[in-house]
Amino acid sequence: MRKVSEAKEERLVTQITPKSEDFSRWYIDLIRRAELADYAPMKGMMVIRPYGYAIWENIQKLLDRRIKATGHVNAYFPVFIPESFLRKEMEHLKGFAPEVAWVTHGGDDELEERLAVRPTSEAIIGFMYAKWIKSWRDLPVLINQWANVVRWEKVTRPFLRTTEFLWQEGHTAHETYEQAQEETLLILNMYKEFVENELAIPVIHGRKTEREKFAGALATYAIEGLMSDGKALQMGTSHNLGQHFAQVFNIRFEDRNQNLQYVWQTSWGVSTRLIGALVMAHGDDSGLVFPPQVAPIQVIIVPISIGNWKDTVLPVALKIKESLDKAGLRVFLDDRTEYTPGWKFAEWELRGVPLRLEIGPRDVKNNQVVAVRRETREKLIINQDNLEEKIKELLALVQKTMFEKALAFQQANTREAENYEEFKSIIEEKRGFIRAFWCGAEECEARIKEETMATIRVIPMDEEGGVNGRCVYCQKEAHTRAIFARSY
RNA sequence: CGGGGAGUGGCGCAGCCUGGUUAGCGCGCCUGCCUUGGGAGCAGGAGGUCGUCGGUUCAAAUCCGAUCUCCCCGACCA
Repeated sequence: MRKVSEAKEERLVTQITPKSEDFSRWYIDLIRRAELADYAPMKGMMVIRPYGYAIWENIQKLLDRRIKATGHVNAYFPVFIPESFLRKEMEHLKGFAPEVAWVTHGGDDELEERLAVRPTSEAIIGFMYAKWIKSWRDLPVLINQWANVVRWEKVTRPFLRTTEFLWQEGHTAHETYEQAQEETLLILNMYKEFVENELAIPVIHGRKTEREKFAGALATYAIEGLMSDGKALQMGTSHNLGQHFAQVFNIRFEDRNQNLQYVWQTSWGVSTRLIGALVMAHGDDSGLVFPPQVAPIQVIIVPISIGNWKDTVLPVALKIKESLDKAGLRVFLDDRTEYTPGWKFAEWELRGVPLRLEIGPRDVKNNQVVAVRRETREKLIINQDNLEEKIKELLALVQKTMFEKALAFQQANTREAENYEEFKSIIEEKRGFIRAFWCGAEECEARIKEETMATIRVIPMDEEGGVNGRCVYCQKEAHTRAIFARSY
């Protein structure tokens, strides 16, 4: 493998708004131009197009494997939830009421009772668990569902916040608080590992404050990623629900000592928002950059069409495609005659394909291919012998490099704030994560949000208690350090 | 949900203020020739009830009202 060219800095794609010029516009342009999604004719709703949906399928495949490996099984619950079920749990309902879509009619007949289109499934699942769980021998119940949910949001953006979205929601029931807590953290760590290793996005994991936690939960934990505009994005949550829903839905079991007890529950989820995170964390002015593990197409082969290329170059390109296919890689051979090679280079860069192989007459003659890495634009010449293994290694390297790049960005944009002046100037001028002491008072948290638009994203796992300092806002004694940021 | 901006062939825009033949331009698309190692060239061609509904007028893309959708900035959230 020989490097023939350094990373190119020039901007080779001009059909999207530059990222530096207008991040929001860049994001929207890119999603539509790369055909990840398109607007549907109803407010806040979108169509996930095949190229975008392929990413979701890859996410599902990689995460589902992990969910099952930890003993969970998949099931499916109804999309409608009777209003009375939601009303049973006022704290929960209050949290979701403004964004619930209601079904009032079946055909022309008005329903006796309105049905909520699920904003999340705790209520219906709680009802069913009450029927299924009788004994400690029935526990734990470890169920996950892949589903769509609807939340009538006021402000929407493709993938980040849409009226309907796809997600997985895990709902478990346990004998003890400790087991529920262990499950909550197991999943939190699974999410972190998944997002970092497969999506190549470093995240900070930690606990949400009371203000920010899920309605009805004892505690909410989350992973937070930093997007390349310096804003934070919540990328997954894991809740310890305690016995709250168990009491409301009367989910009881006879324990090992023959006492009747309420179960301890958890719920957790990640959504199609992760696709938005991929765009915002890795994309550049030339377009998308997908990590190989979830890229719809991992390798794009562009034959260089010169002279009688169909007789000389194309058969070799086809042979290489087949061998990479056989090696289990997602490969596409772009043999379209109506586009020039240069056009194809730009197009597939915009679509974020992590690795491009160019094969021209010179390469055929020399038994080689030219490989170009999307994330560095580095150009390499690779001998065709044992190509599958070399490509696999290269893709692994791309994956690793993408994570390291994102991690370096996150670290460079995580700053300590000793006092409020510092805090404000960082938020105004640099954004990113701010690590600062917090006294624990909701008052301080609220004031900071009001004055700077920054919220506590999480209290990192290792920063809760056991540290000593002074609250960045009120200067009172603090034993907690929190991560603040402006967020999506 | 408040404040601001915008909807005109697939995409990006001009035209609107000051109503008046056939609504233009660039890119894309189609056909042909020629090309193809970083978004080629030439020639010909197709494609638009001007977001939608209503009003004013002899006449509406243009003026008025309503409505839908999108974008940006603020209050709520995977």
